[in-house]
Amino acid sequence: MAFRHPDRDQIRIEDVLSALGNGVRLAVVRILDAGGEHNCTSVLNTLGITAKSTMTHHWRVLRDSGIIWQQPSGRENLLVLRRDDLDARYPGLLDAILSGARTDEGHAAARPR
Amino acid sequence: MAFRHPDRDQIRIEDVLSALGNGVRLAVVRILDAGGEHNCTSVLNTLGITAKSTMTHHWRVLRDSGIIWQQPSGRENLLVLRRDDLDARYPGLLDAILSGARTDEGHAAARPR
DNA sequence: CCAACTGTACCGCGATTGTCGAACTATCGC
DNA sequence: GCGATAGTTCGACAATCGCGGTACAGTTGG
Repeated sequence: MAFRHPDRDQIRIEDVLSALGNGVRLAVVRILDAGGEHNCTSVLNTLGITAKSTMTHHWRVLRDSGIIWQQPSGRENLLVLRRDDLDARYPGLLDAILSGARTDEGHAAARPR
Repeated sequence: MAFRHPDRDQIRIEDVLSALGNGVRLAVVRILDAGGEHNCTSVLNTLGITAKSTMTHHWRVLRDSGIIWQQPSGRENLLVLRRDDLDARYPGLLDAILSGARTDEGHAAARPR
């Protein structure tokens, strides 16, 4: 299949922010950041049930905005966080977001929205 | 009028990111960060022409996500970046985003999208 | 080869978003 | 009070989003 990924210098912060301004995608990034090998279904399972076609949509958004690599390998797609590219282009951004997500989880988890 | 602003600990990073995942709102934050007193029309003028009702929408998004204070003062609304609250809750986030926006502006301005 | 498995493509749906114009409210200066 | 000014509210609109279902394509193990 071979997906189109933006080069490092084609990444735009606006796209990154709007991609991560979504709970599901932010959760995906947190999972990928935690390390380990991941394919689509493994993330999908960690998140609880979500339709595969829905996740395909989220993969595309994350991929197009330059946040993840998605590499076909056999019948799976390996998912990798583009931490080096993001850190190089936007130093401190990813760490701030990830630790921010942890902050929210900590003391603002249960609110009526 | 008196607008409803979220408390510092009610701010959610997901809202902040999706609020700033928009060029107009990101530009607004950059303007506010540059310092000085701002009301709605002054920002609107700096941005070039945009309908006032459109900006009212953006003010609400920025306000609801906890990024700005909007304080009625006479017949104007003073706009202030909530830098202290954002820095307290998400250390480094705002700086990373602002300098990231500067990065994008620098060497990725002209691309077909 | 064939069945199971991994994931995408495509279509449709309701909800949200970004934009604007028009009408309205509130305040200021005279 | 009157006109100008600042900004909101409301309604409309096209575009996009998030989600799921169904169908399809490539890979693997027996």
